[in-house]
Amino acid sequence: MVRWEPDSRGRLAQAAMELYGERGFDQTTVADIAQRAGLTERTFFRHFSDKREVLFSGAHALQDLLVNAVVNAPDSATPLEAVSLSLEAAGNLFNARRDFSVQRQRIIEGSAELQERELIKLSSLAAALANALRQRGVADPTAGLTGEVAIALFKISFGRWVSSSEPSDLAQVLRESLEQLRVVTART
Amino acid sequence: MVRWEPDSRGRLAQAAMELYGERGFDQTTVADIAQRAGLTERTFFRHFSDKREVLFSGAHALQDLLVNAVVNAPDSATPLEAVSLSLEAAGNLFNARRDFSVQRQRIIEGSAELQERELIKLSSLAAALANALRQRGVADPTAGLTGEVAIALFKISFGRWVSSSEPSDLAQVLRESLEQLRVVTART
DNA sequence: TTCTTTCATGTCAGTTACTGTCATCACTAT
DNA sequence: ATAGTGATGACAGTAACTGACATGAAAGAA
Repeated sequence: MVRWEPDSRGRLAQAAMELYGERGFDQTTVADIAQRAGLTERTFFRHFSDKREVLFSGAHALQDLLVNAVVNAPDSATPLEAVSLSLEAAGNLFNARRDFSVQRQRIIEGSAELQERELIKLSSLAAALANALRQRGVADPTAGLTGEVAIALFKISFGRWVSSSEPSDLAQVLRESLEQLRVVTART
Repeated sequence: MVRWEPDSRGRLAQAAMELYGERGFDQTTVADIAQRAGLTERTFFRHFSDKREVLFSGAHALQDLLVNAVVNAPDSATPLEAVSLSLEAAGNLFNARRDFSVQRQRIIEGSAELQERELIKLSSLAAALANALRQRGVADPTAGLTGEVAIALFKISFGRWVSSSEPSDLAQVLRESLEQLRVVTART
């Protein structure tokens, strides 16, 4: 006789996503989530450091992907090219989960708290990208600046990709944004 | 006979800054702040929407300054030039309060919660800059992208300015960062 | 003056996100 | 068998907020 149903974490994550989608993040209590998952509040906090983290547990994998792509970019790539290639690689990952991404973004847009968490995760990605560039021998301030610019590109592109009515290719949107950036920064 | 000492809000803000500086943001309770200011917790929340907001109440003025500078930039300025001029104007304001800025930044760096709030304020600034550019007739996605890039420039420059040992001119650091950005994005 | 209204603050009870601590008991290794 | 191990429950506690109502000096109206 099993003492507990399996995959507590997964059940909590699913219950949370459902409730955030149904009534919004702010109108959902951790007690609600735990109850729907058939667990207690305390157990929720054993699996997720806080109520928001449910939506961001994938960030670590994304960071690894981005960092690896930068480190492994061809030696001939400039810093900006390296991070762009990295973002495009991540883009393909998002393409495969567009519906989930759209739903997740809808939830985040409905809560300032969640937006804050999203921004600090992106900021952490910028720092990780800058570090990866330094591993490639890129000096500061170029490394830091390129990391920030990469995240700016990602934010703009992701926003356009998520809100576009026709399903598009995130990698393609990223390339277009990079082109736009080059136009914007070109000397007159 | 006066019923209350004057300037409750100012006393709360000062008590909060002192305590955040002395023991850190996380180790300070709102009850502590209220007590040092000779008021109650409830009154703190009447003046500041939350414990973090004490450090960010100046953001509104900064936004107005930036937006006005963009709107009033010469017609001949490109979008990036317009936001750069705007940032430099803000830079002069920070130059006059360098000690305060350094102290404030030290406090923010000690707390993830405060970093989150800082990032959402910067994100709001990016959106406001983008809107100001649209008022100048700049179309999307250029407006949005330029707003994000401006904030990226500001973050990098501000970080360098705050951590530099010799007092420097933030506007000058901003110009150097812009030059770096142009190098980074130049076609090879 | 006297009466009334305003308004900043106090008081207090309540909700909710989190944390620390200890108990439980199926499962696992010895 | 016996002794852990580890995931979960139970429960008390802290602290950030919020809503509702009370208070009384100050400002204005009568």
